[in-house]
Amino acid sequence: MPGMSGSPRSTADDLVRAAGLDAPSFSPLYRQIKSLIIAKLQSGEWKAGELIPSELDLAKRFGVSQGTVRKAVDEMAAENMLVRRQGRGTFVATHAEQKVQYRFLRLMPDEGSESLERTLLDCRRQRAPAAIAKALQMRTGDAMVEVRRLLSSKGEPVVLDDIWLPGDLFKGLTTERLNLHRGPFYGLFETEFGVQMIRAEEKIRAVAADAQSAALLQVPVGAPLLSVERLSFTYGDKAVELRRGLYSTATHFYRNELN
Amino acid sequence: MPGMSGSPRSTADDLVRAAGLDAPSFSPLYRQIKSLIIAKLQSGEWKAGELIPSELDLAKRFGVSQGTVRKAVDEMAAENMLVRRQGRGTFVATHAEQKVQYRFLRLMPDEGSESLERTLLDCRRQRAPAAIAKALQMRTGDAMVEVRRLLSSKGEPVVLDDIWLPGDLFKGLTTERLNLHRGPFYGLFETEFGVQMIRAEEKIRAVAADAQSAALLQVPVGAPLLSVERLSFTYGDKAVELRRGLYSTATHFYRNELN
DNA sequence: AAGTGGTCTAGACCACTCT
DNA sequence: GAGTGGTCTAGACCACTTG
Repeated sequence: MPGMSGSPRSTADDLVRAAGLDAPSFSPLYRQIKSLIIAKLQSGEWKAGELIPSELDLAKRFGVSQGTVRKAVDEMAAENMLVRRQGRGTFVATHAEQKVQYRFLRLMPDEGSESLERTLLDCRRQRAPAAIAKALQMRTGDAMVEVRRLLSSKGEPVVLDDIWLPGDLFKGLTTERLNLHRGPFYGLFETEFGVQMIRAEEKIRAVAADAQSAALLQVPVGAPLLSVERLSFTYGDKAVELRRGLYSTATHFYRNELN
Repeated sequence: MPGMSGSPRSTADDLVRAAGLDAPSFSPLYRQIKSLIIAKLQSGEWKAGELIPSELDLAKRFGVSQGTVRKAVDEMAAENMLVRRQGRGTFVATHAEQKVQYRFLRLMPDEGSESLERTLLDCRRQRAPAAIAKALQMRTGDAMVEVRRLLSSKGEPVVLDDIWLPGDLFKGLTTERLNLHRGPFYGLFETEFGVQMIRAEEKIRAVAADAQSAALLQVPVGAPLLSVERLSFTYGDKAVELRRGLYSTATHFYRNELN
């Protein structure tokens, strides 16, 4: 169908409509394909860590050329939603089996590399106060899970995290289940609850340690700490986690790259 | 030359060699084209803010297809080195005439938008101490320019910056020249000294305000401040600026996006 | 109307991985 | 060897900007 610009586009439009998506119909074909792929991820048809169909296969399914699929996948790979591996195929990104664990943690040790030990301090179900409900796009008083944990490097506590999750998405989340699990929470969220964290926004401030935080992080009361407030999103820009980390930056720093 | 994969590649290789670059010869053609474009930027042949030749023009010059030039330009646009404008052309990115001023400053006000006022506190030429020389890839004792300045929002001081620059690159930099200039320093560095900041790395910590910083930022001594150490690079990964900012985060926060 | 970047296609060959 | 993503080409048309 070379030169017939109308035909393949309407085919994809039909697919978009069939999927019940309200993607803007004026968007280029490759973005519509991208939306279709995201829909597959969102529905759980292609799960975290799994191999998705080849570009040629996808092109046939969607009735477009390989180049168009390629451009859609390119964008998603650039956003870390997919991972391409030459000769093997394209995989759904995951926090679980990843080389670099803690994909969203930008804290680096001043010297050497490290492995972090996790200590679970608390896990309870609550009713969401207004501030947290608002951030998580839910109503005040809705069910919510609250987790508190510590990360330590070589026995020294470095990060104190308070984590808030929507109760409906994380129904069976208990202290035992968290303790059984190895590795980052985000891996557990994927495999046990089907919740993929794909993007986050952080607000960073310098704060003084209060009595409780100081005790847990083993620093003097009033010591300067990095406060990192993170709001994480799944597919469709749905907020699914609010996290407030207090980082002790005596032996570590928060690394960022600008361009 | 369709199908003759050897021929166009060797053409570009010749161009790379002719330009005296040691780009790895195994790299794909579009990366070699990218290197050639970067060489044009580095040499000052195409200056910040200027229009570069069209894709078709570049393709003819380099003896490759438009698609290959496109892929090179795509990468550079993704890295904010070039800016594409449909119907107009491709421009060299600039810190000077940009909508979003302070491209590298991630500090946001809690409420509303803002315009920052600049106050120059100091500008002097020094010999570089070991720590700064090392970061800027120069020798201890080499000529260095040191600048201190304050950024304020609605009269309230928010950022205290100490800036260190290699003396040889910034020969005529004086207090008067800095005071004459409107807008971010990076704009001045481009237009007056031909130094383009294209990338930076930041190390962020929480620190306690010392007496001098506290006075300048109008906070109590010991108040927690965000310490942002930024190392900026030009073309060829050459470090050309070290900056240490102290951010008061009572009414502002450092914003970051993760994916 | 002419020129630019943006999208889409089709087909070729290369580089890599696995069986 | 078969299958995958990666590169490169060539040509068409679209969307946007400017003279």
